[in-house]
Amino acid sequence: MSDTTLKKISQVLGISISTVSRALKNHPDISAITKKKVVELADTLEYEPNATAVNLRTKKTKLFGLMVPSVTNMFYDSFISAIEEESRKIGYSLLILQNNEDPIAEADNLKICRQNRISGLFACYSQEINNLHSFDKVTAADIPLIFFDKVPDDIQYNKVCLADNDAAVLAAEALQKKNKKTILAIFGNKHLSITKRRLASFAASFATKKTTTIFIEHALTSKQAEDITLQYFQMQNKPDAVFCMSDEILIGTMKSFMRLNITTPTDTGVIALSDGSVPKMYFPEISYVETSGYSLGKLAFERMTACLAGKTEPIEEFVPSRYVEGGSL
Amino acid sequence: MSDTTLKKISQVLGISISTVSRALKNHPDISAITKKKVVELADTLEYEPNATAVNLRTKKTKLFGLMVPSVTNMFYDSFISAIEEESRKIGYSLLILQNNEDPIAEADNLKICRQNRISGLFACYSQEINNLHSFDKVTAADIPLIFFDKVPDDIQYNKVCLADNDAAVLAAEALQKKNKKTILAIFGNKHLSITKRRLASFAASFATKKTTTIFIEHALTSKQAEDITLQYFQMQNKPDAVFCMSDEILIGTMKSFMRLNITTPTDTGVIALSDGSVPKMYFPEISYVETSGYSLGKLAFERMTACLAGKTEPIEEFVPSRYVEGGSL
DNA sequence: AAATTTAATGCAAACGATTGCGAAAAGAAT
DNA sequence: ATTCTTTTCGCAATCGTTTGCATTAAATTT
Repeated sequence: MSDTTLKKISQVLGISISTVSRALKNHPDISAITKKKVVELADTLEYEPNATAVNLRTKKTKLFGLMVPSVTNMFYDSFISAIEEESRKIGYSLLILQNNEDPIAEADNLKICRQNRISGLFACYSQEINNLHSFDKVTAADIPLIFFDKVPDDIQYNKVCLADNDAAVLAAEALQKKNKKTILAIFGNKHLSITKRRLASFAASFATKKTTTIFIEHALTSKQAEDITLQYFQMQNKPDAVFCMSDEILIGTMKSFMRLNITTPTDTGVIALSDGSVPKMYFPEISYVETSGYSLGKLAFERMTACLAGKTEPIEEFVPSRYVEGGSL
Repeated sequence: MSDTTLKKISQVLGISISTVSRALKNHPDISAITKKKVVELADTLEYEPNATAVNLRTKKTKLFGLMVPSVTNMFYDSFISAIEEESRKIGYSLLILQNNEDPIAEADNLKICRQNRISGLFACYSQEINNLHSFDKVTAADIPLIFFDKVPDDIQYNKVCLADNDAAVLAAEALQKKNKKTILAIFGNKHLSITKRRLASFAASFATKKTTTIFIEHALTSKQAEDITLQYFQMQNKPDAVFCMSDEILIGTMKSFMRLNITTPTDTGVIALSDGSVPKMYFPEISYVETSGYSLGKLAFERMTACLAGKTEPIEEFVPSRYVEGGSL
């Protein structure tokens, strides 16, 4: 039974609760023989400290909150996976919350976080939601907050992001190196800052290249990307390369290629921004600029431990990008 | 600040803690005017009940544990998503744990669950790990335990699974209806009971069909499935259909098809067991028998609430399968 | 042997909420 | 006016730990 308490052990042994407590944490005040007796009894009684009691007494928990728009997303999954791994290493657990971009769900989730007195929070910020006030309540309670991936503009927050600018530039350079002249570039929701950054850098890279034609499009879903691709490749003047800002978009584009029986890189080139799992599903594998959720998770966690250690001035950090050559360009 | 406590409110108002407590939960003993005063002050002071204190006092938590091999898996993701949704509806939160099929990590995770006094646990069982003793400690602590997807054989546990037998049969029937004669059937790890069930049912469906040739293969990874497919489709006598037991296998098979420039359904047919997201990535979309992690999550949650309500005799339940027609067969 | 140090343990007050029970005040019934 | 209800509230114990401080016993010093 897990209803063994310090009290029960102390009663059986005829000693005080405090002695039992100290014996179990190997306090120098306690004699070796007492320790031995206590540890042994605790063992046979399968004693397990009551975390809620410990938390109450110590006023801290070994719990991190982690809020994402949705867990059914490969990028966030790998992020979660990284955080989970690291958390367990230092004896922390993870409270996972998803908000589905819903302001009410988000507020609820943050309330849960505060009520559970989590020791730190990793969160994605949706500009659509835009109620930083709930987040401020969290920080007001001295709970370290790390925004990741989608982050607010304010400098008062800790932020870890992908190096979106670099990533877009790397992709643009790869396209230029292959001498692509007519490029269909499909981006995501144009209202997201992540899209803006990627788009701006991408476009800037081609600013001096007057001979290149770039068609900028936006797709909110995989299906939309599919339709856009379909449309462009049914025209006379087909693009000789497609840039896909995300896995979702890549999936749509590739679906249209299969429909039109277009093969890469012979018929046209493709390059994507991705964490890599989707590009590897195709043959030839898609060339991509890595935007690794896993790396981002590791970085976010580093930042969290720094905060826990007292280094609390908010900073913004980036995960570097790298170009991974597939065979699609 | 979230350091507002009942005590602080009681002091400001000059009333007792218990009155404040009761006022906030609308206890009939408390007068309307007192309630109003308390609620208002609690509001301006942004009072939020300390969950750890409540948990300690009430000896229960609003916390479910959820352990999976890995969160970077589309099937488990949708399962998690379903559980998260339902949990939040009833005010519960989710402790997410992954064990990476590692016995030590699993034991650690279960210890965390017990120490945190979770109110219920959803877990996947890995036969490779096979230490039900840790799980028994959980149930011994009166924590409802629901195994899902991969479940132990013992009847003493609550289990929710996919109707693997039905699913395999549905797939077999679809293949027969299309009059396929030479079928490559790729299954997963042959030591898993889930594989055994699917394989047995699939094979049994063809027992009477003497004119059909079935090649049974096993692949542990996407890459292996890719190689197997490659091998079979470079032979003289190519299969006229491929059955893929999982998304992973389907991905490998499709990659080989792209390499060999094989199109479905013209060159060969494909059918898979999947939750649907991967099949929809291809054109034409792959026909599949649905094994929905989301539905499984909903079912598991139903079972959990039943347990919480006292219906604790362990039972085994199944999520029905259905055939989703794509264009690949 | 007396005084002092050291080692080993216990007391009791927290942490913040919940709740059974008793008490005071107010109202109703006799 | 007295008794009996009813309303409204407070006391105090409790959940299981942690921890500063006191206490006792044992060991050491003078």
